[in-house]
Amino acid sequence: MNGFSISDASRSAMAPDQSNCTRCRAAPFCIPARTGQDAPHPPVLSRRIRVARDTRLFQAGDLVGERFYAIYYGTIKYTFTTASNHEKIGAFLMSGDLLALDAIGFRRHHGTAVALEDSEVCEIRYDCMQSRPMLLHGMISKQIAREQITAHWLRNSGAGQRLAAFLLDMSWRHYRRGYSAQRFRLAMSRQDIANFLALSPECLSRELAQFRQDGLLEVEEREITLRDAARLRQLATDSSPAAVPVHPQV
Amino acid sequence: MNGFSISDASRSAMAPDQSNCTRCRAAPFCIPARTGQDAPHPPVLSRRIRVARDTRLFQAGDLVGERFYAIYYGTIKYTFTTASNHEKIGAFLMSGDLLALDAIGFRRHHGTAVALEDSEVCEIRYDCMQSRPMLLHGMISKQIAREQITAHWLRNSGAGQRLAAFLLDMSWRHYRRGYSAQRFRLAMSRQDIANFLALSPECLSRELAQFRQDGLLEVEEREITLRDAARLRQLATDSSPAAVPVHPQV
DNA sequence: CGCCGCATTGATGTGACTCAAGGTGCGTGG
DNA sequence: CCACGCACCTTGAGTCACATCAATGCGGCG
Repeated sequence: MNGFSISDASRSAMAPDQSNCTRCRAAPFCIPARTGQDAPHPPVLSRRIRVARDTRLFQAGDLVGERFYAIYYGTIKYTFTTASNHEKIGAFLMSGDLLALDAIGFRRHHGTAVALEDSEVCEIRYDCMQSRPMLLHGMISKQIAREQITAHWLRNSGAGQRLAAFLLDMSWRHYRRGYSAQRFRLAMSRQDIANFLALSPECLSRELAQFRQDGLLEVEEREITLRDAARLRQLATDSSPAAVPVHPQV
Repeated sequence: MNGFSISDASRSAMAPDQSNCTRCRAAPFCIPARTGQDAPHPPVLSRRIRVARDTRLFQAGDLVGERFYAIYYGTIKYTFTTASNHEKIGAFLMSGDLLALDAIGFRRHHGTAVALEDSEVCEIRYDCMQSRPMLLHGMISKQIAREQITAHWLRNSGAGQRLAAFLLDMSWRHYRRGYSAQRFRLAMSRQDIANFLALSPECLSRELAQFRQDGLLEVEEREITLRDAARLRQLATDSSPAAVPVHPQV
């Protein structure tokens, strides 16, 4: 379908230089590490896996094997293929985000995970988590809430609303990870954003131009600089039947 | 906002006539009961709660209290209130469906649960589930997958597509519970459906009329009779960037 | 260079929302 | 019993937003 096909990750495992997350430099923004910070033993990660840009970590139909993943660094795109053979993007995952929690109860994966840039993910053995049920349940429950919130604002009526919400979401997620909330680089293409927001790429481009023209932000390629986050938030919130990313938690 | 306000459930607890689900008549279609059917001990339910029509089981902000619910019978509407004070429907829950799993990791509920008809829910104490982690994790993971699938087809582009997908979903869920897949009664109003599908009530009405005119189904009030499910499925699947409820599981 | 993928911009059509006006069934009270 | 009010649903006409089609500019790469 595309000019070049996406290959599978080489799955080169790195030596797990730490058996827990206490010394992990990603811990401050990693959900498993954070959730477990009150617990005596942070979760055990079995290994870290390199996933080069445009390679798959797993794809729909792969056997699950009792493990899930936390993004160490990079960006992962989680996609589903529809009955009419179209790719639909379910989520963009950044460092600390959890991947494949939805597969725990199943033998095979539902979706495909592709790296948008060179990335690394921590593989977490599900059975290692059994001994810390509260930790796992907290993570998993937050994941459900997260899905709901996203699904929520993704149903915002207007194109501008959805885009504004998306940008605020990205801003927040960068901020949470210690980066600037004003200026950040999008790891994904316009097409991917359009796909995720259920817009045509043209419409996305126009809305972005509109925002720029209104002094809400500046755009250089994939580099975004927010100029008026307050008004952006109002845009996302306002109008009639709208929702906005709340981010009360995690 | 409405002519009359929704009151809280009286929370009249029924005597838990069974301490497990083996003798529950809802077990065949109940997720906890089904998921645990291979386990030696089905999950313990602490009590069953009557929720009269138009009363709340809980609302956003309520303290959670380490429990979640499985619908015993009836229909529950799970809603969120947006920043602009509009109600958005997150899900319609039927017998066997799980409610408030998303709240386990939090102190307070995010959404509000209202009964659309006289209903009963089984209250499940979270700590009772700790001893059967596989069971709980299976349920909870399936819940995530469910959210994803729903969010998926809810982003279908066309009004007709979303409506078709919704009707097929309802049909399937009735079928799974031992009722007719062809003929079923919708527990929710047109407004609620429109809200859930992110459509105007007028548009919903028109699409429904169109379907009827095309011989896809018959409509009498809230009674739906599917006449051509195959074509309905094609409608939901076809077109460009569309998804359709798959229902491979549970 | 010339190709290709990506992003933007313009012109045009259409699908869904909005506003507004009838029905229809139901409960209430005369 | 009927009149009435009140949700709820439907139908119609007009408008706007987004998709579609098409053309152009830009950058990387063979």
